Amino acid sequence: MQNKYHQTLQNAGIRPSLQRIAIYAYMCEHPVHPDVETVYDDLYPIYPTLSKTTVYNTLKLFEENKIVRSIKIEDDKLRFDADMSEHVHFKCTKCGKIFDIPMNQDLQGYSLPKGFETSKIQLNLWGLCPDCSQKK
Amino acid sequence: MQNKYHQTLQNAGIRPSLQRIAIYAYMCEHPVHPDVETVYDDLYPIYPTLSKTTVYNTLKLFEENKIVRSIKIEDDKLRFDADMSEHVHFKCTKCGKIFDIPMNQDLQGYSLPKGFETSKIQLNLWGLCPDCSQKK
DNA sequence: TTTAATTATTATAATGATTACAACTTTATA
DNA sequence: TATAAAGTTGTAATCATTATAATAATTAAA
Repeated sequence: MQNKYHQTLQNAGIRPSLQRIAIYAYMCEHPVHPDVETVYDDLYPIYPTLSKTTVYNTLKLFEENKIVRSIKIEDDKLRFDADMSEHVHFKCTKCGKIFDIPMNQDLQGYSLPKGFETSKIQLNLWGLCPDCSQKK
Repeated sequence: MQNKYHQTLQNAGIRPSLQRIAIYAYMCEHPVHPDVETVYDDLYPIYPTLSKTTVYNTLKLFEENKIVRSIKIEDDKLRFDADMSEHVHFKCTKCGKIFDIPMNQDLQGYSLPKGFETSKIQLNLWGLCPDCSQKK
């Protein structure tokens, strides 16, 4: 039996190479919105021929095929998230971590002036996460 | 009488140099969220000694003193906005322009899991502006 | 008002994330 | 197997932004 990551790639129409499976598995098993460098640094010891370009290419391919999304919060680095469910991102201003927050409000209904047609909405939140707000 | 831009700078605790007044006036008279390069290119013919570093420094200073805000929508360049009223930004995916949309929903009330404390909220919208959706 | 100190401006160089490119390797197809 | 297509890799290029250091202008002190 092929593993489930392999399967997800095939279902998305992505040929499941060794590197692609490794990167997708990593994303699923590290749901902390890693950036390219983190993915590369963590996988490089296991796959010593891996190149950073491949990580860039692969994550972009995943995004195009909608099995990961990219997150760019202001001047932060580009990060990636394999959780495709509807949620918003909360960035802790103290520890820098990004948290997934369930979407509990109908933002689609955000009313716009006449003539505007919305196709994408992004809500970003900043503040203190539970850990950091305790230590305050 | 000193002009109103001069006055705004002084009220914000910013020493109103020639360059600072020119840049702040430009921002107020061009409410189209220009980036650093645009500000520089437009002012350079009038102030031939102006440097791009000054534009960067000055806009950062303005932001620190809360008379302009910066806008960074994903991988777009850093842009600036002298309109400090509460509003969200709509980026047209066709023409690239950024529009101000009044804030008509209580996003502050966006309910978070226990322990999170929000200090900043940013809602970005993408889609077609009235002009571009007509021409579709 | 001169002199010294502070602040502002400027040009150039450095940084760093991302992309472009071209060579090489692997996989699929004829 | 031979040939084509797709994937991977390392290096170089790009480009917005920041850092640095020198110069200029302004303010404060003597």
